[in-house]
Amino acid sequence: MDRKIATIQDVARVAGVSTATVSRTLSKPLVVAKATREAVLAAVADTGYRVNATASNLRRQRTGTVIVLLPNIANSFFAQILAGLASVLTPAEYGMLIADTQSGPDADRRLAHYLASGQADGLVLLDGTLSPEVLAIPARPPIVLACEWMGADLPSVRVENARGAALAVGHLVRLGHTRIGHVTGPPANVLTETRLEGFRSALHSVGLPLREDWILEGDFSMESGAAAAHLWLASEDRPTALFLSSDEMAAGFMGEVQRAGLRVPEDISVVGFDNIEIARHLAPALTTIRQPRTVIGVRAAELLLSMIETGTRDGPSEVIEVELIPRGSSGPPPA
Amino acid sequence: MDRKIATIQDVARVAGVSTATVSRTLSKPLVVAKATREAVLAAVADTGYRVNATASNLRRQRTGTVIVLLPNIANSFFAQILAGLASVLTPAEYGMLIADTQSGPDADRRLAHYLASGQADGLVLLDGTLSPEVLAIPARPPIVLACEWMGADLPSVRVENARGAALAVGHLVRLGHTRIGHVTGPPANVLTETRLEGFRSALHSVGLPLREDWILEGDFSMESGAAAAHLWLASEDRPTALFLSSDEMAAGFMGEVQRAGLRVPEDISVVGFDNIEIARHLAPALTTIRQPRTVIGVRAAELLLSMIETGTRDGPSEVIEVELIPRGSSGPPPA
DNA sequence: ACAAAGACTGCAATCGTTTACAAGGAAAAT
DNA sequence: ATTTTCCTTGTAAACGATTGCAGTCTTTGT
Repeated sequence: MDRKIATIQDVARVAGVSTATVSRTLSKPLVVAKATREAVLAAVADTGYRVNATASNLRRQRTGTVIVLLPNIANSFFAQILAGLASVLTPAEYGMLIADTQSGPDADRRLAHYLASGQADGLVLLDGTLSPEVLAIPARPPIVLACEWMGADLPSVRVENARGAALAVGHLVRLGHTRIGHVTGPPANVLTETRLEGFRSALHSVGLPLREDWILEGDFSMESGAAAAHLWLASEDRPTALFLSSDEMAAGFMGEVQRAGLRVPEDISVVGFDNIEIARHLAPALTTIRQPRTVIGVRAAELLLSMIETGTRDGPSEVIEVELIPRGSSGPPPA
Repeated sequence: MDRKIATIQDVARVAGVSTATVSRTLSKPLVVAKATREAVLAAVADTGYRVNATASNLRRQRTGTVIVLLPNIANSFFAQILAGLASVLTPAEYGMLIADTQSGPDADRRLAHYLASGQADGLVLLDGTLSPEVLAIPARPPIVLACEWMGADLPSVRVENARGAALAVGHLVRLGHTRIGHVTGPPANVLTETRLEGFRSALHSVGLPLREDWILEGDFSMESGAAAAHLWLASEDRPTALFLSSDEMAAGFMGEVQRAGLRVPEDISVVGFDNIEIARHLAPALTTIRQPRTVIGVRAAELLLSMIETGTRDGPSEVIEVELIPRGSSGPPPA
């Protein structure tokens, strides 16, 4: 019996109805008579029938797939957004096609390719470094941004990045710091820009001078945080507090500083961004700006699904709040 | 022109050939005459044609999808295996359907469902806690395990877990430790078992006694590592070294111990398992057992693809080597 | 010069669903 | 009793690609 998978034909035969009726029973049960419906459902149970998604998609001119474009799955930050996306998309019977923009050679081309080929019903972009021009494709599917993106006005789910930076600065100022530095993300990145801008204007609004030599370039990685630590250790005229644009950098920074024999926060206060899981388990625990990553994914998925259903290419943009989480890595400046 | 996506019909018309020839040009270019081929390719370029994967899949009775069943995407460990899988599957034009066994209610049923419904050409299991019985389905697709699994003899990609535990113990013994404890993973887990067993037999083979009260139960999370630290701090008769079944637990443990004012490795040597990225950035850097997670994903994907292509349900199993990475968190026992 | 083999190409069926359209019958309205 | 309307179901045409089979046209062999 179970040799082959049952098709809708088999169900129709067993139930003694047409395939159309079977299909209708499954998609809009309300239009078919009660007796028929029950017979069909019994036949479905009997044969173990499951609708063939491929055939259904072909007929309905959809793909049942959304593409998620991200820089790097291995990064736990994106992994958690993914988890949020999956928790919405999977129950809705959508598959996620994950495309890693870093692994391939030419991210822009790949994106254009995906858009044009109709391989997906929708797209979620987690990478802010792609150029907006590729979106100028006539019949593109709905797109949701789950990050900042300069110059594009697509529906998006954003985080209050500038405000996060301001919270960090405010916290340090309240502790008494006046010499505050910043470690940025990678140059092209939009998060980098927004947080840096937030940092700048926060300093300005409390009347502190902006020391360009206290702004170090990183790339969000722990590695670059450690590198920043070396620069900091080697410099004469150091800041007493540092706001780093990611927790990973903050962790790398703290580790290196501590290995050099200095102490956090006694010698340097450290504030990160993200509230990654390990932040509270570090010694000292890391003061940081919390951004709810799973929520970002959930919201982006919901937004995209509604756009797919209504067939629109526009949608609302949503802003997700951030929050300061003060922990042990920040304290008063050294005397 | 670009209003609608071109179909194979459009290409055929433009090139002045039949759809059959277009299809053949794209799949087996060698059988079509050079002139024809060039004409077709020109028409393809002209129309911007891209094969409709859904239609192709329907006709070829495949899905172009492999399902990856894992406990938790947000866990960076799995995320990195995913990255490995993606790096092989994406170029091969397979999509990954990610199914989170924790998010849904009934993982076993979901797995059986997927297997029976022919929703996928193959399956990668990263979760060792599913029962083997569900696999007894007649026409199931090929499956590859990317973890240990008791009692099932499916093709798999495994890691030398027991040997990893032995390496950890050997390292600590060489440093002079005789009082060595262990923090396990979650009870049901196979990794837990294998590493614990490796730990036991390693202690035995160097003639050290096994103290059951020095074996603490964890669940791989940092949280549980921190909890283990509390137990350790509170106990009278402490081990001088600890092998923890995951780096995350080790990080949680170290953080808590340090916050309590004790020092690593002067007061307690710590060895983890995994070599997660942050391991080398902690202070002190974490001694651990490296297991190449991306490689696990890559190998599993390659194995699965070859099984799909050859249509077999059996394949070789592969074992991936582990390696001890000595760092600052382990040192000689206190005097 | 004719047959056989070979190289290409086209015809048309098929994959499993969905859905517009039409038809049948029963109930309601006239 | 006849016409409308409503409700339910079936017929059959897509959706877009792949591929076995057969046909056409060269080429090669004798």
